[in-house]
Amino acid sequence: MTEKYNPRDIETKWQERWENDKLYHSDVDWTRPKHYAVTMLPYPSGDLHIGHWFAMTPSDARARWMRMRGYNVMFPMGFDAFGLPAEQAAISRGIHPWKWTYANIERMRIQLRSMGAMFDWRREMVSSTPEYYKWTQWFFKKFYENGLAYRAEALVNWSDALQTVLANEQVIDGKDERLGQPVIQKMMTQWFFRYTRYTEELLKFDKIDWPEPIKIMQTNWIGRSEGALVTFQTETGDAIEVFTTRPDTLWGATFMVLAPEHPLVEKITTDEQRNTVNAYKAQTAKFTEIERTSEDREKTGIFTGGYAINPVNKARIPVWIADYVMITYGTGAIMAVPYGDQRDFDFARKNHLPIIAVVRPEGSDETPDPATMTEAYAGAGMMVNSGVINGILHNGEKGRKSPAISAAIDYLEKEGIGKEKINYRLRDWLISRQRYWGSPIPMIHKTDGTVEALPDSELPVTLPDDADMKAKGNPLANHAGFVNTKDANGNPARRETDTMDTFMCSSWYFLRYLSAHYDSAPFDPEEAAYWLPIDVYTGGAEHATMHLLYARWFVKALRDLGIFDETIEIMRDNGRDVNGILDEPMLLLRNQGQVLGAERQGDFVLCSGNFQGEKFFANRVEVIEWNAVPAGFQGVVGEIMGRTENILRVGSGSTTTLVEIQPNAEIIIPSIEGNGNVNQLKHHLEIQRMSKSKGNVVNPDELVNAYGADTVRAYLMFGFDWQKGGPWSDEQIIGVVRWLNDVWEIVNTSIPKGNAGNAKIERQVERRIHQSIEKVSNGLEKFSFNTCIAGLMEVRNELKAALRANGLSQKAFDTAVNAYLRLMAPFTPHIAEELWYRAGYVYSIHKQEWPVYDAELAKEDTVSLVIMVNGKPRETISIPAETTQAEAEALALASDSIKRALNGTAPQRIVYIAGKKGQEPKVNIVIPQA
RNA sequence: GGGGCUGUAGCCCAACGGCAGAGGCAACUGACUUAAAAUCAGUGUAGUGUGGGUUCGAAUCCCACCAGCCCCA
Repeated sequence: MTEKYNPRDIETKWQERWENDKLYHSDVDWTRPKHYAVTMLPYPSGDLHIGHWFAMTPSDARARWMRMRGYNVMFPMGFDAFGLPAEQAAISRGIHPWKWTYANIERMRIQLRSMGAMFDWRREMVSSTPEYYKWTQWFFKKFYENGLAYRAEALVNWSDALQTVLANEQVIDGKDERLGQPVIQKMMTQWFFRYTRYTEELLKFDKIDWPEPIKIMQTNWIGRSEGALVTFQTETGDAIEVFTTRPDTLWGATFMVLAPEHPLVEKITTDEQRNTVNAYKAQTAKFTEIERTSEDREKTGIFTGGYAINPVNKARIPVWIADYVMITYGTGAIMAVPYGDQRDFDFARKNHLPIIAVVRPEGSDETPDPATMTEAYAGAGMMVNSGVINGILHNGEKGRKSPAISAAIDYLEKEGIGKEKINYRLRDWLISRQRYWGSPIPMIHKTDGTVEALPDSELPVTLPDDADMKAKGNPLANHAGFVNTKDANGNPARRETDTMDTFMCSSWYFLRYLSAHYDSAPFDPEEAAYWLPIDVYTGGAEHATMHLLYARWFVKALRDLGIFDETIEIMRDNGRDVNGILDEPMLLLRNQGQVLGAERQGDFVLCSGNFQGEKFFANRVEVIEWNAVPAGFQGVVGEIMGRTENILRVGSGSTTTLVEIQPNAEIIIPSIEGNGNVNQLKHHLEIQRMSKSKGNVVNPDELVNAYGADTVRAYLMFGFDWQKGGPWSDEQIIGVVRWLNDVWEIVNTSIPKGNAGNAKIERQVERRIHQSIEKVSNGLEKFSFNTCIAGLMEVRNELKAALRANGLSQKAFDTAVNAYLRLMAPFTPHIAEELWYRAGYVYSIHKQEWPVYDAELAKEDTVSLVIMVNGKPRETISIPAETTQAEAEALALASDSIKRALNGTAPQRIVYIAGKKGQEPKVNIVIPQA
């Protein structure tokens, strides 16, 4: 009897051995092909989440597989360590962000090691260390020096009470989350990156293999639209530029709308309207952009009293302001064509503004009457009431593809009142954050109002560790020692107190992995030349339009600033094809889904007590079975839907009652002896994202303690579709436990001496091994980890059956085990190593080659032929694997079911479907349908 | 509000446009057991969210709707 499989005995042992042997150190080696695999780095929130395991361990399995296939694989790990939670911890618990963050990192490093992943820890980077953010600042400077970083005004969430700018997630219902005081929208000067310089290139995806949805989301996010920029003159003599995708409808523009923040509002507003306009502006500041642009909301607006001239027909049109027009989008002004745009239509109807029909719908000889129409007409048709473009067709296409739009653009350009323009929804990247825990921006403000970049020798600008985190406003701005400095000429100057958006840090971390402690440049070009670009990047799809777009922008900017020049030179020297090689940071991207919190029913309770108003005060709460309500019970009965301290929300049918549990109440929970405690009552959990506040977080450490890392790894890969995710449940984990126990037993089996084996069984095992080599390889290739594990379980079933039948010779057994352990190694690295060692093979299994698939050995001897009539299966017959198409068709026609179906007539058509990969051949006989 | 994804057996999930089933959980039957658990050997029960369309053939492709999830603003 061999000892039982006990993961605790082997996992730490091998993890230490691998680390001591530097097994996963990856170094530049131009004689071998490289593979740079990166999985999105975690934020050090305190504890590793089951979601991290779900994201990282399959990525690790794939990296290990590439390694076994002969690639020199680098798979690093680091921490995205700046950000808001650290600052919140500082404020609420008085811990310095630095301390909080590094303590969390320490803990997470240990937890990450328990995964048994092949991380090369020498390459670890932490974005909040001066060693790292020195280079974040250096990049900022490069961008600034090359016109990619600039200052401009932007709308921000401003809290007067806190004297600070807030992130969207810190604003709840228009109030700040700390004090609950009002937050307003305010224009402030902020730092931007010129994201828009690369819009056209960012729309091209031909060099990368990324999921289609991500490409679609990025394309929509960039929001390219073709149209024209048209200049209107106001009666005060100012020009207002508007962008429109429908310049053909310009003759139907009957009013203009400016964003309330538009600089011209002040000037064109007449004295009579000034008070209402100012009141409206103040009101607008209370709403966020979401609220302002929501289509459900009633469109409000105010007439400024001013007028502009429609440049195409010289009509005098009123100028309004309305909050649905955003200053940050386009030019902050629109021409309103109520005939063709629903929003403008609603607005015109409400405010009794004129509507002019400009398109006669396609296929109709009548033009709708603006007086009676009930909704805007945005479709195709012939232009009417439109001066020079009358009679030209708008075919419903966009931009120049529509003859009417094209003619309108030509006219505008000829008359000098407008020009063709491509507009993007994408705005420049606002990187300023008025917060402490981020990388400082290496700029100073001189007394003359200009700004100046610090010399490289003064980088990094470090965060002072004695800033007052609890005071109002930005802790850096309040810190005199930080703020007061000298400019290059020795004159007093003020240091920039904005810090950078953390997306800035995560836009280049994969470059820092190349040489995490290199101190003469952000990365070592020798390393970069070998490893770049990233071959496989894995992470959550929620980063589709932010991180993934920023990272692409970043690399393009670096390329054009010449930062990769030396790298590319070294690449060329080593024979790499450098054409466009660093146009994109990640060649292949795959997204995992999310593991959501499990659904759970709440306890069903009987509450005794009495009502005081709407609320029930309970002096006794008993947890019972759902159907065990005593007859005639007086009180509140139902499922606990939620709980806050001692107040329960008890649901029954569609009604919910608030039940406050009295301090001395009797709480009876059958599974717990004696008087229970409020905290022991379980409330209902929905399937939703895991979070500490919802109480549905699954702790991977507990699972590892209970089952071992290999089991947790394999279960996460097996129990879910990796690219989909799903609600957490550990019901199936027992299946993985049984699998690994079985493998342990199988490999430790001793074959009786001189056992001759059974040729048929041995052949079947060999066939199954080869089929699974293909299945597992394909699964890994396609990130379909669940089918890999399923394939490995199939082999387990085959091996068990073979051993039970005593059908394997020592040689056949050894061959099978040898290949099987190698197939398991990427998924369950510890048990594979242990069993490899016990089977007497040379250390380490992780240095072995991936088994080679042999199609001949995987082939079945006989296959079944499916005979169908009109696509419906009728009969299955067994045929030799080599049967040809003609033979198969003849066999089908000769079969009873076909003879019966044809009943002497000739088939209309015969469709032969060859037996592809694991499938049987089929013959479909098409007969005329009755 | 905009965008994206997913609906297959009681459950988790498979299925290049080709017999709806690979794997697992649960369930059931049998063996072992005084009994149960564990273990072992067996057993497949849905026609693919709904309604149309394309096709010799649709879970798969197209359209509409319903439900759920995620992201952004």
